[in-house]
Amino acid sequence: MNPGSPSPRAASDIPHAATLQDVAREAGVSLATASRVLNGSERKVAGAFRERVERAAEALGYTPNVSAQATARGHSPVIALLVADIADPYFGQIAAGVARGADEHGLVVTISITERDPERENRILRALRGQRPQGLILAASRADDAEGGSASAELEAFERYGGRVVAFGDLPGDGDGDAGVRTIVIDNAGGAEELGRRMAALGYRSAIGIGAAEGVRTSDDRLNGFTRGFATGGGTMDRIHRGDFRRESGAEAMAAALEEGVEPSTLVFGMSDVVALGAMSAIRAAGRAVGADIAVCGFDDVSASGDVTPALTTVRVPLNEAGYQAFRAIVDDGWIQAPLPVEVVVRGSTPGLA
Amino acid sequence: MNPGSPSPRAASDIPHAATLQDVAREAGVSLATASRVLNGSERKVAGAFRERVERAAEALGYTPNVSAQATARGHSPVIALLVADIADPYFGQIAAGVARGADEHGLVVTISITERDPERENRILRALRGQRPQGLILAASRADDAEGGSASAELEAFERYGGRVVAFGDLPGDGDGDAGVRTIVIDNAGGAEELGRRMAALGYRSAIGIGAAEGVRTSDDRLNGFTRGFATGGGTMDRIHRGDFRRESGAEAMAAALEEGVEPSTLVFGMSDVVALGAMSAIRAAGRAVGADIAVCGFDDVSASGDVTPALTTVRVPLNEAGYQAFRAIVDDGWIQAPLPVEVVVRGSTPGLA
DNA sequence: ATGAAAGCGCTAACAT
DNA sequence: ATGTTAGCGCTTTCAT
Repeated sequence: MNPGSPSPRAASDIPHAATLQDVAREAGVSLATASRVLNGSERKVAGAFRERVERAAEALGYTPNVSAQATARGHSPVIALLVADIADPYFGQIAAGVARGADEHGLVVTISITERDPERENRILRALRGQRPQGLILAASRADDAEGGSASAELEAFERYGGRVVAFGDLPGDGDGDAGVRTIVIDNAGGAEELGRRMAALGYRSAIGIGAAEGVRTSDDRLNGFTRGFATGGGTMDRIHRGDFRRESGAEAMAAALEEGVEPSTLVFGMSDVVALGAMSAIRAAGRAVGADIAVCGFDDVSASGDVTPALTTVRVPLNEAGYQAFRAIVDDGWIQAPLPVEVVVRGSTPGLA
Repeated sequence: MNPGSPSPRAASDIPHAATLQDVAREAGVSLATASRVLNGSERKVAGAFRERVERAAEALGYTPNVSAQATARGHSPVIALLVADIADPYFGQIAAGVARGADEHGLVVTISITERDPERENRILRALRGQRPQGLILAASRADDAEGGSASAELEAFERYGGRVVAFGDLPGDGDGDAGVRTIVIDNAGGAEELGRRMAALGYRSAIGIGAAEGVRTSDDRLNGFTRGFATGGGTMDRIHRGDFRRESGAEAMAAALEEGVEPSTLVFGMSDVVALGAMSAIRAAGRAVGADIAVCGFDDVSASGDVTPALTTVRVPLNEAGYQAFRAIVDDGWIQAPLPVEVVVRGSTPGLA
């Protein structure tokens, strides 16, 4: 139907919600007084008035109109979260952490889905600016440079008017103007390196990597880190199959790898658990076994990883905490990132080689 | 210092974002004209003016201030979604569906977490009303009556001013005023009943149920439906262990059941996959095997269910679609629910008994 | 077709 | 301590 949206309902017989005016009148005080007791900053109103206002508000079922407050104040109590896919457990955990923090501060979080489409992301970014949110959290992993240009411009605009931007992933491009962007850095390279070392120690010598397209930082860092650590122990990364972050992508990449032939005792490293889980299903679908035959490990430690059999070896990342920190990075002025400990968790999918 | 805004940042050197005024001035037209071309309803402005305004907007990087539009229009372009826990895949899928729809209509979705705490839910509901959202989607499963009173009042208030409320689950309490609430009904009882029948046909005769507290509709419906169908085939539900919707709760309930003793070939029905997954891990932790020894089935078919080994038998619910429908229920005036087909999916966790 | 001006509900100087 | 009164940025009659 038509844009701009005529009100949802009939529009005529809608009893307007009680306004501050209504409350003030009902309580027999001025608008200002009502505002002060209901929303203003603490002590200032005499007990008698205060009580009358409160009673009136209660009686009328008054709720402050957030939009009006926002236009008057110049900023709204919202934190905008950008994720690639909210159904993905990785983002789900992060979102939960952000929501937890926002809630403590009475802020509301809006969430937008980029579907990993850079163009879409830019559109969203622009629209989001219109919300004049307190802050913006970019959790959607992107290829940093591909579209850095226009996104960067959008972000700058964002900060220019006072909004705070925090991004997941690595430090922003080399001083290209994103100076104000705070980043939640997860030690992808370090965790993966340690994982590689541990896998080599377990006896593995040959690995296949499954990652996203080149240029996607998270993927690259994990793949490189793993390769480095694995090499330290004498292992070599034979080949890398690329796709994206979806489970099906992991399954497809693994199927392709299997097609080319995969020797027993080979280790498959999926750049994320979701992808590794997909790979596991492809291995089974091909009639091979996960573990003794083909070993698999991932990264993130989403909850499903502990449920599969054999359970998935991975690197635990405190995602919920990371989300919470992203929130703090927005509201705390002197924020400095607290380290997010990543930890290798060895499970059944990578049995020790005799 | 400037009025109306001690903004989050330094406050002094913040270049205000371009306003409609700025654009109008820059384009040499009136505020009204600028408004019309930038946001107003279609054709009305002469091509020449229209172009100048567009160019000016572009040059200034203008983005409409959503809050201001909302106060002027009387309603904001937001859909508020209430879930118990966004990290739970059940809600994650629903949220994805809602987001998909909202996005198509240029609406933003805000999400709030109830943590399954009724009191918290009421607080949130009240705050949400202040956002004057277009609609409200209640996906957090609640015990319908426990706190129906105050929640109901809140919802009524919500609708009174023109907001649409849609709830997941069953028809609202018996005509208690929730008349306007649209519901997305998922055939929990029917799906569970069919599942029970199928399980009996597989040869199972004795089952243990794991559910939430009595009074929680979703749980009750599934448990009852299953029991009914299972009985049809000659099976009996021996006992029910209660907890909540969390994975750990499922594990605890299962541990308790194991403590009391569980005969081989018993079937465990978890009211949700997440709970069933928790039960599976408890079974393994106790040194028993899932499948041939103790069979397990769940409900929802979240993605992890297909990944575990043995894969979990369950009832597939089109959650993403359900979320999308919830969205449609808010924006479509003559909305009527399209059926959401549930389907039993038998997998390895419930092998046929010889 | 365009512009002037009156709100929308609320906040925050600025008086008193 | 309370009330007055400008705004906030935008939409929308109502004239012209």
